[in-house]
Amino acid sequence: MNEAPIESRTLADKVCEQIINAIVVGDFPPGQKISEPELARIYGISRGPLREAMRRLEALRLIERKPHIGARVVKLNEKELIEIYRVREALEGMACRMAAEFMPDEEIARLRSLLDEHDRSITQLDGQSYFQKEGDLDFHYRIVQGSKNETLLELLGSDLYHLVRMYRYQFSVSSSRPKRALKEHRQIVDAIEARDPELAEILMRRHISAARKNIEEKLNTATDLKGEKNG
Amino acid sequence: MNEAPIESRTLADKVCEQIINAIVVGDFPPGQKISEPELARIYGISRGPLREAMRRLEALRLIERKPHIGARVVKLNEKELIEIYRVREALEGMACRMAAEFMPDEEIARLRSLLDEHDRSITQLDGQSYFQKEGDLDFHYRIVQGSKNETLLELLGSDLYHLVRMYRYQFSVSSSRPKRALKEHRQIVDAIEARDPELAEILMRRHISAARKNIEEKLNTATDLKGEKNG
DNA sequence: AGTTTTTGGATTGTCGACAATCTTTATTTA
DNA sequence: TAAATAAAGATTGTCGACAATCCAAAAACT
Repeated sequence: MNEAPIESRTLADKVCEQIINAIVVGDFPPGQKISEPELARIYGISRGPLREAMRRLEALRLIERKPHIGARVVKLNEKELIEIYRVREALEGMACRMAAEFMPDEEIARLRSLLDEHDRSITQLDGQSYFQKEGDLDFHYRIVQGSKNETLLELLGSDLYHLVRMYRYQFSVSSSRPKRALKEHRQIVDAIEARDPELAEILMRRHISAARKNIEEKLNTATDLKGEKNG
Repeated sequence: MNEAPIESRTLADKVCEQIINAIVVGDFPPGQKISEPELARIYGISRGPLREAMRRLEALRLIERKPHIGARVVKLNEKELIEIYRVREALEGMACRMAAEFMPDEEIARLRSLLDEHDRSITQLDGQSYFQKEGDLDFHYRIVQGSKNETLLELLGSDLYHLVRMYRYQFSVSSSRPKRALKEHRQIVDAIEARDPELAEILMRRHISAARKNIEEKLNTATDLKGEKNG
């Protein structure tokens, strides 16, 4: 007979989770030095498990370590942000294609009702913030789940997920066109429901590509303004 | 004035590299238990750095750790092999598209001469083995480099690279049609040289997709045979 | 004064030991 | 004899301390 779920997570795992969130939401600002003794003291653990947690953070690309020098929270730059969008376009495009093949009908139905929720959120101004920050990720995550490709899920859902969240928080990357985005989301679900892999992939790639171009445009105008100030 | 390059790699890094190779070529067979004290003794280091190395191996998906139980070399299965091909199709397709945009002419020229080398290797029987195992990866790796997308390069070149190598060694995944593969490689370089991103991506995706289908076919006939034996 | 050298402090890398947990073997019991 | 229980052994997780390296401030020199 099974007991209550065993709390066998290790100290390093628990602390790692806490630090991830602290970094993503900006409690540890980008570029800040991560001092091992200090963090160990803060979280009330020894340096051993803390170092293991930091190795994991390094794998997630949330911190950068240099031997004998130390670790710093990654500095987000526009170049990498654009690069990540390219990766997402490729991977989520493939995920969407596979979701059109393998996602169970019932999951598709739940995905539809999620979009209805988003619809309601958008009409309310106070819900907008949540939608733009986390709700959108929900949608994308579910499609990756629907692909039934564990490797894809791990790459996008575990490795890149936190980095994407971090960029959203720090750069205030919001779709800036929630109604438009929602419409595109509905088209994507339509293609999945129609079991049209080709179309599903194209639509998802366009959706992400449009977001990337939108950001590139914003960044370019910002750079132009800065250039004019100096020139 | 700069001294000779500083050997500041940490013990964990060096040992990590050794273990990676040992796992990939099969010195530590899949499924084998990784004992911390034993490996520490083998490599002549303490458990501290070894554990850091293992964390890194875990991030590379070469070993699987369970709390309080231990680590094992990953067991390769056909399902994951197919999944990885899907991921490669998506990511390398995108990389190839971007290579057609951003790869410098001189790098393209070097890529061509690499293919000439491969041509010579194929005509000799003794060179065939190397080409199928590592030479093919060279080609794909250079294209990813040509994309000038650091994130793509890290995902494919650092994270997935060793896993792909491991599958090649253990499953003897060889293109089984080296001449055909070389022809496809040439077509891809042609598209890149012509600065045709659309075509470059399509060709690369087809190339990888064909390899995947080829493997799926082989696996299916193998499964059928096994099924007939039992049924 | 400005630049180089040196010295002190702090941080990271490494090690060995102890505690908590799991696995296996030995023992007991039905 | 087989199943359940208990004890022994081994392994992993955690901790504190020492050594090697790096960074910064103070001292010496031009």
